[in-house]
Amino acid sequence: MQTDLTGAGEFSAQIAQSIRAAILSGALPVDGRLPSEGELAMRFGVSRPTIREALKRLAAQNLIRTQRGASGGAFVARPSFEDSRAQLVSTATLLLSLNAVDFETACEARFTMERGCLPMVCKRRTPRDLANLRAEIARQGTDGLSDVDFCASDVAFHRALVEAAGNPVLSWHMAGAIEAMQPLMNMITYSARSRSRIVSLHDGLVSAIDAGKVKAAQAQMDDLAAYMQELGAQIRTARNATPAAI
Amino acid sequence: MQTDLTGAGEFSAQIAQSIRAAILSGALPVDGRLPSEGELAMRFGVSRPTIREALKRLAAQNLIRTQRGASGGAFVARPSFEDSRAQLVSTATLLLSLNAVDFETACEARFTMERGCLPMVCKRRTPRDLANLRAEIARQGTDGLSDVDFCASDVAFHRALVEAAGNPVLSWHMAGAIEAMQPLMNMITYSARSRSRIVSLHDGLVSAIDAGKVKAAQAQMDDLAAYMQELGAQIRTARNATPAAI
DNA sequence: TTGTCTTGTAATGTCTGACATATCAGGCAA
DNA sequence: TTGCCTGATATGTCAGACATTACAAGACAA
Repeated sequence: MQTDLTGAGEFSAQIAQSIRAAILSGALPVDGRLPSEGELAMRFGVSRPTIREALKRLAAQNLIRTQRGASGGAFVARPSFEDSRAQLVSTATLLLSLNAVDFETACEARFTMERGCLPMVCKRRTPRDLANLRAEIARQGTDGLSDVDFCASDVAFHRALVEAAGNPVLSWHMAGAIEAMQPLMNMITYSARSRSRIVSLHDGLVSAIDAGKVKAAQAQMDDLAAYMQELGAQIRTARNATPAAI
Repeated sequence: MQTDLTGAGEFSAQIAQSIRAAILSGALPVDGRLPSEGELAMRFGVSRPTIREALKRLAAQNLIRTQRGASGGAFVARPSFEDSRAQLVSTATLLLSLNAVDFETACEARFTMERGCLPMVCKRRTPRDLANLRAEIARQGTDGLSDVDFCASDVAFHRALVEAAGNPVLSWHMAGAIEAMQPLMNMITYSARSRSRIVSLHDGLVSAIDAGKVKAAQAQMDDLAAYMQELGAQIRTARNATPAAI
């Protein structure tokens, strides 16, 4: 966190990068306090608004948090799993929705990853995990559930599934893959027949997991993936029918 | 992108969130130009510095890019796979390095995901993919390679591996899992014996993939995962020996 | 008519100085 | 001792100004 700023570009970006490097290198410890804005302005030889713009950049990445008051200031933030996950989901969602990634590709990636979790899930699932999964399945069978609510429950089911692997880092990565697809999944219209089909596949999946049968679980997952692809194809045909609605 | 701002918190955060929502909802199309800072200041009823802080927050997330000049301004940016991937890696790296995630957990998550890619890799790998993989293996056998370079080549190898699945979204997610571990892997000291063991496992893995034998590839991957865990245990013992170096 | 130069203009980038507000620490009085 | 008050210090916000950049349109010369 020195005052070089030899690189090109805007000051605020350079300063943000400089502070960021200091944090990552460990020069600024977690929960450590950065110098006040005024002092940073002096050190870097710029004005306070410029420093503030740099700090806002870091705040947007959850690298620092700020506190007002006498003993306030900017502090290096330890990213919580929750915040970090939200950021991951946001990044992934943006990529999928603004970058013309087709449903097919995203769906394939997600189910490939999820399928890979099954051996661990079958080995480690606790009774509580199984109860969570069955609770979501029960909700999915509720009458009068809107498509959005059904989709949300589907996301909750799959999150509970990977949670059963008992590895928080794995859950973190998988949450990105699963939740980022929610906007795409929300475009699907879930008829009563497709819902019952999905619930049935979920049920078979949980049964296989309960019994610890990896291959059976993977087969159910493959069926589910294939069926979701089938439903996804409806989006594509619908979209092709109205090419204006890109 | 209206002028409500009824929520609590700082204006710049609220405004950033407001514009962000407008982008995600599609109200502001990709490559579309936002109003000028002055106009936004008027619309939101705040000053220009406040607007600028909000825009810097969005710029930090690669949501907008700015251009100076007469026809300049802030434009909605389509996040490229590259930028987006860098952001993912950054988030994941931060989580692993600042959140006291142990090597064991991160390693398990990464190899679980990578193992799940193997069926697709075995099905789709092109001759070019195999050549890329073998090129990295060759580099790993080079004499006089530093530990950091060896580790970098290992990362390149695994990235090439998931690339062979032919799914860019999958590659994106996997890159996050693989590259984020680089700092942790850099703490390992790779002896000549461990290098040759790793190279041998990589070689067996590529051979199995070349032959399209999924189970053999998975077995090699499992062996590799177990061996990396073994090497990782060295870190833990070394760290326990010097508990001050948290 | 064409090509180049100049000028104008609108936008971001930055600075200065000030005020508003929140929070803590310490002093002071009941 | 307890509670309130006040000052200090930090961030949050505002207002106005200047610097810098890049494009666009017009002027001028070949």
